[in-house]
Amino acid sequence: MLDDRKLAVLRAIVEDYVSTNEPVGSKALAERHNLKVSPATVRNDMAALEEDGYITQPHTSAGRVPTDKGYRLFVDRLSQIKPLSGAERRAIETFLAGAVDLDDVVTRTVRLLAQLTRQVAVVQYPTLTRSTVRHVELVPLSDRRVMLVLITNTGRVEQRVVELPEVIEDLRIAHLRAVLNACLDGCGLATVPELLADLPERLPAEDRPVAATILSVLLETLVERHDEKIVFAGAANLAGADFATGLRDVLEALEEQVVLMRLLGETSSDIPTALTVRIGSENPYLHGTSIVATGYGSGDNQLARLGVLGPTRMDYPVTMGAVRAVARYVSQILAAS
Amino acid sequence: MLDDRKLAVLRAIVEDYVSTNEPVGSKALAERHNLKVSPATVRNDMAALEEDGYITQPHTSAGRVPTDKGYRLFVDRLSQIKPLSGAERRAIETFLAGAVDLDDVVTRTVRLLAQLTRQVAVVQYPTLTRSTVRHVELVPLSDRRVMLVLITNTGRVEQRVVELPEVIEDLRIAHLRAVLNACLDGCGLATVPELLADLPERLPAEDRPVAATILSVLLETLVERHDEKIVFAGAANLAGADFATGLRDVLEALEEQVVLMRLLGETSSDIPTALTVRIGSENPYLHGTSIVATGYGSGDNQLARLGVLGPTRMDYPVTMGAVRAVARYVSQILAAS
DNA sequence: ACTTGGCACTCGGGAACACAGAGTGCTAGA
DNA sequence: TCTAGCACTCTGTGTTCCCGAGTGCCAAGT
Repeated sequence: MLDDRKLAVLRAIVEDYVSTNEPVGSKALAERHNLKVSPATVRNDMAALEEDGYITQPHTSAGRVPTDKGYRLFVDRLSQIKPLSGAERRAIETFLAGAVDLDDVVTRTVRLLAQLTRQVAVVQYPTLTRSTVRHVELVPLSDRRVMLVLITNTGRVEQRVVELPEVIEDLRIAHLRAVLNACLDGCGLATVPELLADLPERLPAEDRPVAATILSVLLETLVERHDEKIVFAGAANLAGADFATGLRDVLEALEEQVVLMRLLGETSSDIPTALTVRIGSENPYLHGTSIVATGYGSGDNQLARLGVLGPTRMDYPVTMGAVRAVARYVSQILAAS
Repeated sequence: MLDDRKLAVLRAIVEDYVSTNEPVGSKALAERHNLKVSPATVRNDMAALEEDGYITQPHTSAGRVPTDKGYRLFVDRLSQIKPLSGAERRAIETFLAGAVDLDDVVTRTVRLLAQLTRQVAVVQYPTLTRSTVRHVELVPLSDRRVMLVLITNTGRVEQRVVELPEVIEDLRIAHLRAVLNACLDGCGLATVPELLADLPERLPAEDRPVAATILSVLLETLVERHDEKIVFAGAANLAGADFATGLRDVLEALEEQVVLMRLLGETSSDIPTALTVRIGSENPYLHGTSIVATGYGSGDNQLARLGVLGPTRMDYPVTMGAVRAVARYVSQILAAS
């Protein structure tokens, strides 16, 4: 049904359309890519491709434009991910290596990705659930308040002020801290709730109310931050592009953490480091936009996702190359620290 | 030169133009605002106003549009800041009260302001320089690494991993921590450098290399974060508006911390809680946009600035009311915690 | 059975044009 | 000093026309 030449025609249409942003006609196509056949033949193939829903024409007597289905076939079978140039790779490496803390890593990553792809980049903060506890700290602030600080192996720090039910001297706080650390140090965050379940019983009765208060805040912190923070950059790159769904909707989605999270997608596939490409209407909310995303994190320890968002008419091979490369580098950086 | 009626005409022009986004003509103006005079008279006044540069016409035989100078006069002398409704105030209060930590306060504030004004809101994180040290914490991570955590009275937490020049046991770390806290607790951040100047000399010789390393990182943290973080929200509100300078430039400025900082402006005036309004070409970088900003923070303790950015054609009275109100509430919240 | 050249057809987009309407400036009179 | 009237100048819109790119189809060629 779809012989090699038809596929070549489809590929040529996608490439031309992406680079020119104009519907591509049979004549120009036969010339620019040396297909060795006449425009008429190309027309026949185009008719077949249109029949099958891979391309469409905006109106009669206009050239053809790929449909979502056409882009899908292109991405799946007709294109190869384009690796970055050496210069680009070195630039990434040095730029990311300069980061001083986790916040900085994420900020740099998202900017880098936006600049590299000239699209909007989106990066999810590393998820807590897969991290482990490196240290729990209790800092007395006044006689009825302590600050709870939770440090994870990814360098993330969570802090909360806890109002205590009773006045408590520093020594007892110190003791509680020691117990907590003995109990949790190095454990996965997901296991914290069960590890803490019987903790109050192992404490002297007088400490239990205070401990209960602190523990509840600690657990709350874990739960609340489960839905992780997401940041984006490169919104300026949207200025030129035209979206089916309107620029306003895209900008709104970008500021809505929940929507953005859905768009990035869960690590659905078995191989979380595989690139996910969602094209146009394949997207849950924002039809008319495409998303190229992947998980990042070191080896078996997947941390979170990152990717870019752009118009359906996007240079997929290049974008995929950039996303993959950045994900790898940031994984390295995080693993090293 | 500018009698009362001319001023009334200018006010009417600004109000009409802001609400309709169309050049306003003499006839419509004489009708809608009961000026008790004929269109012809209005025309004469308009001619005078145009002569003085307060208004302009896009082309012959079109209505008039305020110039930057016209808006300036309007803001300075012709308008009153419009207070928020009771419902809005209650909404603000409950929304801000729900914040759990400093990040949350800032995030909520910026979103709130964006929604209230239907413009882009910008909020600078509270500056460190004016805060005081609440606690310094040193957490051993491994035998040659400690995490330095700095907690300020505004609830801000800064952390850094420090690589030590030699292996050091926990006891000495604990001692150093005690010394640091004794030295710094409650002190203003600005005074930290001088307070620490002679600290190494007061320590046993063996501890000095380690102390020096830690101190240098601590000082670095203070300096680096002096230029504070800035966040924005409500970019979607830009979608409708048209900017003289192009949407792209505005979006780029929003993502550039430094530019944004300049736009918000330093607390230039003597009264930092006064509203600053910069109109169109009065802005340093982004001509064609207006900015309404103010300092926030409790009483004499100014923390940082917040404001909104929008097209020159903006409802200044309402915007100013919203900015002022939000600044007050967030100041309250921060003072309470 | 494909491929190719030819040909009629369709439709969008630009140029030329007319025209209604809004708004102005000016002048003369109240 | 204000007002009414009037001629003038624009923009924006709707109409028409036409060019050209691009198509679909058909018949002939390989």
